[in-house]
This record gives sequence, C-alpha cells and structure tokens, in this order.
Amino acid sequence: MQQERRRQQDRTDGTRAALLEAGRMLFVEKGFAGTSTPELVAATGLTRGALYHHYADKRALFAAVVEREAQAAAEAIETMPSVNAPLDALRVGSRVYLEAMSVPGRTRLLLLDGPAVLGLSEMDEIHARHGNRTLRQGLEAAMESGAIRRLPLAVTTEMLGALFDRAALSVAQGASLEDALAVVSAVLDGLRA
Amino acid sequence: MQQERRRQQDRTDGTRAALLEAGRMLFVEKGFAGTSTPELVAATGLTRGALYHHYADKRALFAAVVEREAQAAAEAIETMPSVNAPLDALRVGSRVYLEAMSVPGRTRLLLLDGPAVLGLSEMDEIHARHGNRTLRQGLEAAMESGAIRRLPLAVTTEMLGALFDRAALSVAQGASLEDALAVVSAVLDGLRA
DNA sequence: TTAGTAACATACAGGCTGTATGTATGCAAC
DNA sequence: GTTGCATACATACAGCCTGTATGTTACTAA
Repeated sequence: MQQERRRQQDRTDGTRAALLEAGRMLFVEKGFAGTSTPELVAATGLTRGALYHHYADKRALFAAVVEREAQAAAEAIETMPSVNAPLDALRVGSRVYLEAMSVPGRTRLLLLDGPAVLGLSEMDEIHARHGNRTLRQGLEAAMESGAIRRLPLAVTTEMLGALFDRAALSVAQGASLEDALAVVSAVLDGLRA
Repeated sequence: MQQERRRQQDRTDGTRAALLEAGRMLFVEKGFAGTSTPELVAATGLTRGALYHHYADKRALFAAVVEREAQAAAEAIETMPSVNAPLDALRVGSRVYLEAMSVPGRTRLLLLDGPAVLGLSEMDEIHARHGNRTLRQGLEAAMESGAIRRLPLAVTTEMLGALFDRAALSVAQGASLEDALAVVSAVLDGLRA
C-alpha cells in the first residue's frame, strides 16, 4: 500500500524533475522567450500534455525553475562558516555570494530573465522564501554593533544586493573576480562608522 | 527639390516617430513579450506592413525605443551643472541620475526588459553610445585627483551604476528618494582615499 | 473487480510573427 | 508632362506556438 502509493508519487516526482531539468537547461541556453514547449518536452521524451498536466503554463514551469535556483543559491550561502566580527562576516559573505552566483546560468535565471518574466515583486517573494535574509541580517548586525554606519535598512539591503548582483554578472561576463571583490571590499570598508 | 525630398523624409520621420511613441507606451505598459505587433500598429492607425518596412522586426523597434530612452536619460544627465570638486560632482551627479531615472516607464525599459530582451552586452553598447560616460569619467576624475580610492575602473563603474539603478528602481516602487540618496552618499563618502 | 482518479497523449482553435507580394505615391530625368 | 524607378505602405499567406479540450492508459482504494 505504501509502496503502491509511492509508485504514483515517484512517477510524478520523476516527471517533474525531468521537466525542471530540461527547463533549466533550455531557459539558460536560449532564454524564456526563445524556448518553446515542444522543444522542452522533446528534451524529456514526454509530450506537452504532461507539461500542462503538472504546470499551469510555461511561465509556471519557469517560475519553478527559478525558485529551485534561488533555493540552491541560498543553500550554498547558508553553509557559510560563521564569522564573529560583523564586518568580516559581510566580507566573507560577499565572497561566498559571488562564488554561489558563478554557477553557470544562474545569473541569467535569477538576474536577467527572472525579473523580466516574473516581475520584480514576484522575484522578491521568491528570494524572501529562501535565503535573502543573509545580507539583511548581516547589515543589521553590523549596524547594531556599530561596525558600520546606520542607514535605512531596506533600501541599503536592496542597493548593496544590486551591487553584488552586478558584480556577479560582470564576473559571469569575464570580469576578474578579484577586481569585483576589491570593489565590494572597498565599499564595505567605506561604510564603517 | 529640397522641399519635395523633404516631404518623403517627413513622412518617414512621422511614421517612425509614431511607431516609437506607440512602442514606448505599450512596451512600458505591457512589456516586450506582452505587446503584439497588431496592437502596436493599431495604436498608430498604420498596418504591420509599415512596421516591418521601417524596422527589421519587433525586437528592432524595441531596441530603437530603448536607445531613444537611454539617449533622453543621458541628455538629462549631461545638462548637469558642472561642479569642481570631483567628489561633490559625483554626489550631485547621483541625484541628477536618480531624478532622470524617475521618468515613468524608464526603469522598466532600461533596467528590466532591456537587458532581458537585448542582452547585457547590447545594452552596454547602447549606454556607451550615449551618456554612460558621465559616471565613468566622474569616477576616473575622482581617482586621478586622489579624492577617492583607486579601484579597477570598469567594474567599479558597472557596480556603482547598478547601485544607482537599483536605487532608481526602489524609488520607482515607492521607496523614499531621500533614503536612497542617503545610501548613495554614504557609499561615495566611504570611497574617499 | 470495479469505480474513480491521476498521469499522461492527441487533437484542435486561435493568435502571432515574419515574409512575400501587391499597390500607390513621390521624385527625377527626359 | 509623362515615363520609369524607388520608396512607403497595405494585404495575403505559411508556419509555429500556446493553451485547452478531449481521449486513453495506468494506478489505487474500496
């Protein structure tokens, strides 16, 4: 009974995983608009029927792919070694973040197509559901402890996050990771109280 | 002769202007993917034939709209009063930039759909063709004069530009302009040598 | 075993894009 | 001025794609 119920579940899980995997590959390679549902299912051996059975539409599959990517990135970041000094924690965190974002395709999914297809607010919700906390908490702790200046937390988080994101994009496009980190480090340094 | 040749030119210019205007309106309102060429030409009284006569495809019209927007933004920024002290120039420039980016729809065109549809490199080319120089030159001057730390110029420009862009987006989404400027100011301050 | 439901596959309707083709209008030279 | 060409458009068409409706098979619970 357990086993029979599992069989259906496994079947579903396997199909969804296949669709997510093919989706990630194609969305990364050709973008959301450039990927058609026929070629998507062709990559899995299924038909469009299966796709539309499991996901409301192409956008919903894309959202699932993006959410999975955001989760993976968040996990990579949360395994960060904890650092005592808040400012050092921010420095280490930014390096970890840039490394996490260097997974091929991740910048395209999370920073280019994601915001355009799903919208900024839905992207914010996705990030909120996973690890976006890290930067905000890091900044908050650093402000509380007096390590860096006190600034409006929400906008500061958004703006520094955008700085890191662009760093990740530049690195993905060939810029030097060390150069990017030098700028990050200088900016964080400059925020000391 | 001049006059007769002008008539054709005027006709072309008028048609293109109408397409650009309708394009801007619809692309801002419904995004690139959400805007169809039939509704685009319906907004001008023309037909799709005219559109495809003047532009290679929908993407080319979108690129023209984006380029025009980038140019308008650049012009608004270049009319900035010149300031002597490099660091003050950066401060004033950032306020002018945020104001320029507060034109409705501009953030969507230049920061959301533009990069996703045209790609980062084409967007960079567009910006290079217009006013992106401002920030780069401001940073360069500030570094030369010793006002701020010496950092890799290219990435620094990209990353600070992204910081400003996100500030513009946050403001466009309801955040306080003063909060955003406080962060900008703090970051610039912190970069002093 | 049987009824019901979930997991697919197939078939279809509508819309959209880009191109090919047709038409009219300006323009330049004779 | 009319003849011929090029430019500016309009119309028609082919192909693809999306989402839905309908059919079929595989489970599962009673």
